[in-house]
Amino acid sequence: MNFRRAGEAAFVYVSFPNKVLIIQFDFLRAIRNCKKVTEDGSNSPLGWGSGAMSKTQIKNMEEFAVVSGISRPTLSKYFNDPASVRVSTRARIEAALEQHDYRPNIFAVNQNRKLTKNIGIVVPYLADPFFAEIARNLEERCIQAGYRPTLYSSHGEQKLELEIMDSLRGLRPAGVLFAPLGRASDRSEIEKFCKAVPTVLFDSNLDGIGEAFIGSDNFSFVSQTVEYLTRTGEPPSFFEMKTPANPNANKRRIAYIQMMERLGFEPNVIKVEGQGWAFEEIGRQGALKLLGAGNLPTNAILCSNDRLAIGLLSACYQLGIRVGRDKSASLRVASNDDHPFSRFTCPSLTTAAHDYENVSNKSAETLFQLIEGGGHLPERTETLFPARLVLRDSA
Amino acid sequence: MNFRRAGEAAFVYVSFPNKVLIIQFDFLRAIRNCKKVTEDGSNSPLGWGSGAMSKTQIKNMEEFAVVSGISRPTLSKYFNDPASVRVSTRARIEAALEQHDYRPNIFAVNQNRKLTKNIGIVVPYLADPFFAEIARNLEERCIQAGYRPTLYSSHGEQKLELEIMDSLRGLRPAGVLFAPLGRASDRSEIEKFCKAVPTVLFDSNLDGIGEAFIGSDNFSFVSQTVEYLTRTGEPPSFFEMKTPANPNANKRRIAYIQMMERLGFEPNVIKVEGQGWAFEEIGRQGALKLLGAGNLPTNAILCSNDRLAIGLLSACYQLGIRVGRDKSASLRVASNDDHPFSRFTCPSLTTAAHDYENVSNKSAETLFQLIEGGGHLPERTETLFPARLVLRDSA
DNA sequence: TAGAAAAATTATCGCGCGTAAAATTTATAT
DNA sequence: ATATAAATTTTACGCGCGATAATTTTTCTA
Repeated sequence: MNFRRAGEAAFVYVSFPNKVLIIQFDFLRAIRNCKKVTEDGSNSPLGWGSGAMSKTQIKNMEEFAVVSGISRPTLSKYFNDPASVRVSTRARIEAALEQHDYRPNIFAVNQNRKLTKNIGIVVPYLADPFFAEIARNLEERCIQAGYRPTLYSSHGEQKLELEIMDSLRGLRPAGVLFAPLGRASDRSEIEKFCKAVPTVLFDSNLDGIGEAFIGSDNFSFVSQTVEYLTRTGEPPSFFEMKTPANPNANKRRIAYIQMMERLGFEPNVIKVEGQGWAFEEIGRQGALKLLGAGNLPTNAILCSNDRLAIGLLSACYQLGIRVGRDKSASLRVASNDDHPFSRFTCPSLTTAAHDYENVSNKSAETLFQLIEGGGHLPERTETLFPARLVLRDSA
Repeated sequence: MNFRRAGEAAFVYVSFPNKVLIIQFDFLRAIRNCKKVTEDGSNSPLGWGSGAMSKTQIKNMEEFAVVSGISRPTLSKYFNDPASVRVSTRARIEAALEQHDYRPNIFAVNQNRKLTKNIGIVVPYLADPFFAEIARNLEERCIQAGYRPTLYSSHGEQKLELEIMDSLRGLRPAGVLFAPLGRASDRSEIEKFCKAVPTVLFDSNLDGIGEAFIGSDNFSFVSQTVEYLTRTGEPPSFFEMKTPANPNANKRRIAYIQMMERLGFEPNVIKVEGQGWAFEEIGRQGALKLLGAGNLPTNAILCSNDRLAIGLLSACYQLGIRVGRDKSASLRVASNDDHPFSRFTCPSLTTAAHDYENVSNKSAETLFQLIEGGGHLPERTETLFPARLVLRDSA
């Protein structure tokens, strides 16, 4: 057998005795050409899985009305809101449901209801575990509250964000939880969207757009990290992207400058090149350039966000710059977000943690109020949750 | 102003002069109690955004038939398949569409069509950027092919995986791209599901279930990493979870043992404790225990997957164990997957890369064939793509 | 220009459920 | 027991579109 280094093309390989698979690998036509060997395809003819032990499969509410002995309009009321029918009839319905496992056709329901139970959840970049975690939290809340959430990611692209809004209109959602891209967003289109669909913005604010905003208090993040760094050592420089994707970055820079001045230090903002959402790589390249030159104005760096810090720490390691708070280290690094991976960086990252839990809970709760209020809140509110400083080894 | 260390509770904070937000922070009742100050809520009365410059908003296909001068059945055909009508009428329809921006009601369409254009994409753990990337790739393919993908994450929980299948049945999807949890999956329930809904499994195989499987060739991964490590230094130990979440892990262990024996070395499998999907933490704790004791049988470790390796590298750093291939290092670490973060570990991680692109492309293409074939393929195929060795600094 | 084939039109039904109004039953209070 | 309110049932219609059959129109071929 022949093993080759990465980058080379052809690769032939034979697998285990039982289930043999031969793959002829050709980067150019890999899909069309890959040969396959099959198993015995024992697939029974199509047929929807039988649910409970019902003899005859119920097709619609009419039939279920017959077998349950409840009229269809009452059943309709029940499925709309189980508490809206008398407890005795509710019991009868639920008893019948255990026998026949009927479920209303979601398409027919959505077509006819004035308001669906759909909720759209839109995040700017799902490959960022931070958003994946928030999204999961929001999903769970929505389901618990009896809604049907659908998850969308803009993946850093305006075009996708627009498509998502387009697709969302068609779903006539009861409400939308929307974390915009930020700088890359088409502001006026989002404004239009928010006027048509009850929307709560989160994570990244667009002034005046949407019925409410829930996010983190960027000043709280930066003030804590700056205060900590200055109190325990030299005041930090601020490390960020030249053209940040997110408005939070601007608020963090402003907060940094404000805090430094308040504490009587000279602010020093380091801006690195780079576009898009590959923050780690941008942070890494920027840091290599910066630290490779060797002229660092301070021995402490505060990164605008953890993903930049992850890249920066990677660069430090590569350059042999020891990071941490012990004497052997020449640089301290702190950051903001408490990214899921920040505890596994080398060294582990001191950072200001988002209050994930409260941001998502409050976002969901606000949306529910909005929906119950008929699509409008008495006033547009902005709710910011403060950060929690997490001390680890990097500073 | 008073700054406090992490963990303490109360935190009062006042923000910028213009948009003042006061947040009284109380971990126990944070949500209910947080006070808010509002902006001028200038929200125009509800109304769906006007699309193109149409005078009257078209409500349904009937009305669009009138304004476009095309009969409704023809329009129906067009929206079902634009190529199914004469080019001249197609032009007329599309001209009218630019004037009136009508779009068929998706619920009515789905209710009446025998087959919807819905596609479900199910991944086991979306907070893993690996799956987020694959999911994005699959989404894009589906959209390009004219389908409507919906993304679901089981988040490592069987209960959620079951709920997703339940919810998916109701959507009557044309097909489903399904990456099961693996060990935690309810095998028989997935089997039932796959008999009712045309499904292509990917990433994690369940023998005989689904119409096809597309994944990576685990033997190819491990054989390359083992071969590389042995050729350039000492043969590696194999580092994995005692009870892996995923069947791929078992195949990798078997491949490791097989390769070692083939090369004439004694296999050495290190199994660390831990349940669930927090692989990094499990890897870290396991490595701290293992390396803290100091009795490492080899100076090379091959991790079952990158997320374990990320935890292991973090432990090495903490313990002051230098990892890499230069002389100053005492340990070499390699792994499998090419996780998006593996290039930012310290040191950067040598790993066998998934062929993301081909796995997702082939998965999507197989599903489309399956759908066009009426829900069944002539035979159940398993397609595995080999890995590509990525040499970085850790080994 | 005739004839056949293709496409579009008209007309009508069905999908599964929401919803409204009127008639009937049931629960609660006097 | 009786009056009253509340819940339920009956009846009927509407939602927006897919699908079909029968007819008419258009287009293609010779």
